[in-house]
Amino acid sequence: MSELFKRTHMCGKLNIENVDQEVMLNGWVAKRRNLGGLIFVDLRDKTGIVQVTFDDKIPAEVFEKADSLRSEYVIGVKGIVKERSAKNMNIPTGEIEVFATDLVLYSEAETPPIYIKDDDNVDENLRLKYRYLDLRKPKMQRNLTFRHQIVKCTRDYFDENGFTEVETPMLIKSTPEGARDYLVPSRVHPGSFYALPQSPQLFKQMLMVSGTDRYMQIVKCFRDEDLRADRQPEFTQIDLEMSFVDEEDVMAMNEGFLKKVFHDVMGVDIQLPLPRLTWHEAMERYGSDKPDVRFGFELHCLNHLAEKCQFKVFTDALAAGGDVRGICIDGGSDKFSRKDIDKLTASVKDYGAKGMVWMRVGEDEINSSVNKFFTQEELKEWAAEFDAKAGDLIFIISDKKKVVFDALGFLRRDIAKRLGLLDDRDFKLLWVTDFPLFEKDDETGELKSMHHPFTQPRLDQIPMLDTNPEEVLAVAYDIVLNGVELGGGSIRIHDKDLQAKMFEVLGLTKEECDEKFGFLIEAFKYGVPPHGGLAYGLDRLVMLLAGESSIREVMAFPKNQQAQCLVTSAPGPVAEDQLEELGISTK
RNA sequence: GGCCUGGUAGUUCAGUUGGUUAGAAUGCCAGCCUGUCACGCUGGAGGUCGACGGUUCGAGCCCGUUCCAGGUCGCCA
Repeated sequence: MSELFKRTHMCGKLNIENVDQEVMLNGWVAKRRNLGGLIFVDLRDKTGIVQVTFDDKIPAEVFEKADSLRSEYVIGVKGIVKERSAKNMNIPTGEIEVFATDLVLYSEAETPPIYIKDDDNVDENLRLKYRYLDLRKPKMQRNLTFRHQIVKCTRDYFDENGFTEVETPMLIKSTPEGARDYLVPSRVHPGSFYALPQSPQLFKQMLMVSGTDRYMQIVKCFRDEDLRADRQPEFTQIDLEMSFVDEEDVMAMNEGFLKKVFHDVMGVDIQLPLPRLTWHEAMERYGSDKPDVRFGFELHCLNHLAEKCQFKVFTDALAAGGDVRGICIDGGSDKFSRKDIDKLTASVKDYGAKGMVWMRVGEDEINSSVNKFFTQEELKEWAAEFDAKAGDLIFIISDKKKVVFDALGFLRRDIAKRLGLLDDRDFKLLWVTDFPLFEKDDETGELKSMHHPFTQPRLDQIPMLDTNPEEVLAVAYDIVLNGVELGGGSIRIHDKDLQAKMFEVLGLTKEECDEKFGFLIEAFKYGVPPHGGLAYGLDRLVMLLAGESSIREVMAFPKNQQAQCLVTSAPGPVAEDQLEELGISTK
């Protein structure tokens, strides 16, 4: 074991103020430049890099030790800070260097399988397997620190506003609504299982019954679904719930939170109140319930023109209850070749669109994929609908409403991306409100909750639960940032009769309700305040503010697309006797 | 489960019409080098071309199957 050089300073914090001080530094060898009689070592810790210099004025054995240093060796250095003769203004510590007087080697290192530098572009799987090395990269350390700052800012804000952070259990009852649960077998009760929480929803509502009044928690949640760049099987929510509030109270509280986060960690002042769109308006204008409003290309409904045309594709779509809608790309005509358009057409097929009509607006005439079905006069009438001018490019899709919205919603964002219109330093927050209470299951045709069955319907629409439940709107709101759903919430039902009505509309029998949510219904018998709340995806928030395109970049040990932890090889097999003890052995 | 893209040196990649011993950069090793900071110079080691099968005189390249990875659709109350 080697002597410990007690650290006096962090590497990245040294500057011209420290000149002539004796310092002790600890860290990793980021780079070694051996010039023969002079050795430079870039020493790295989480704060940054400082140059350590070894020359022939130090004892020979120290110099020899410095000569043997290799990348990622962990060392301690004693030395004197000196102003550099040749300064490097590209790094924060570039005005000074540390002339070493002594050196201790704590541990050697094999050549790392990945580079420890920000722009490495290495295979994702290797990064995840050697995550502890990947995390040495300055950017990753910066992201972890940044995440910490957001978390601290969050706790500070809600603390200042009278919230209490309460931990809710991780081993809970499985209530298989929505996402798949991760199950944990019970040893004490063979054949019975806990579930890991998809969210603390029911517990935070019970905390409102408890009189906790304002609850928040930074909490891990688990969903056993396929992964995406912004979806991991375990992720973190900023979860909150408030008593004696309506939706305006919840939204105002959260606008204050967002303003503080943007101010404190980004130095950005956001204007309040935040813009709002109803769900219906968001779909009509952007084809998405989480619209990216950093750019235009809004959707236009063309049903009134399609009605009077003879083009069978359009008239069939209308006859089947569908829509004809389009978007217009300003000046897009010369930015997309015929080949590009073919690619775009292929990409909307992922969303169920069978095809796509395009129109290039010229000075005198319009060239389109449907020229032989329309006269120039008709085409100009269509273009006028978009206020299109020469050089614009129009795309039109006709299909079921969902397909049209999904495809055009994707297309407008994809085109904006291709045109370089998405500035990740431009933050456009907005609320989407008035979500439908229910949606229809495509396969079964049954109604199911869009949010969850405790979401309050708009009070003036309660009678419609019996007559046309599909049209009932919920007192629910999502907070959206640049096309990403940052969070969502609602005012909850606190009336047990209304709750019973909801279950009835959803087709749940009393037995099913008791089995799944009996404990909550029971709790509500004993005095429940009006309440509502919201939950943010913390990982997504940090991702967007950090300018990253995947939440893996702001999580220490994420899973790969197959939901595996490549560092520890989880999930893995377990011993047969473990299975027997848990009562789930198949032998 | 579907679709797209990819898999060649430790790493990132190139590899022409199927044709000699599969290349580059970087990293690594050795030697030289006192002001480098992407140090430089010289030399060297390093390959089951994801796997299996097929076509062929001959396959990194063509065909088939399969595995793996990323993205995406479905899915995510």
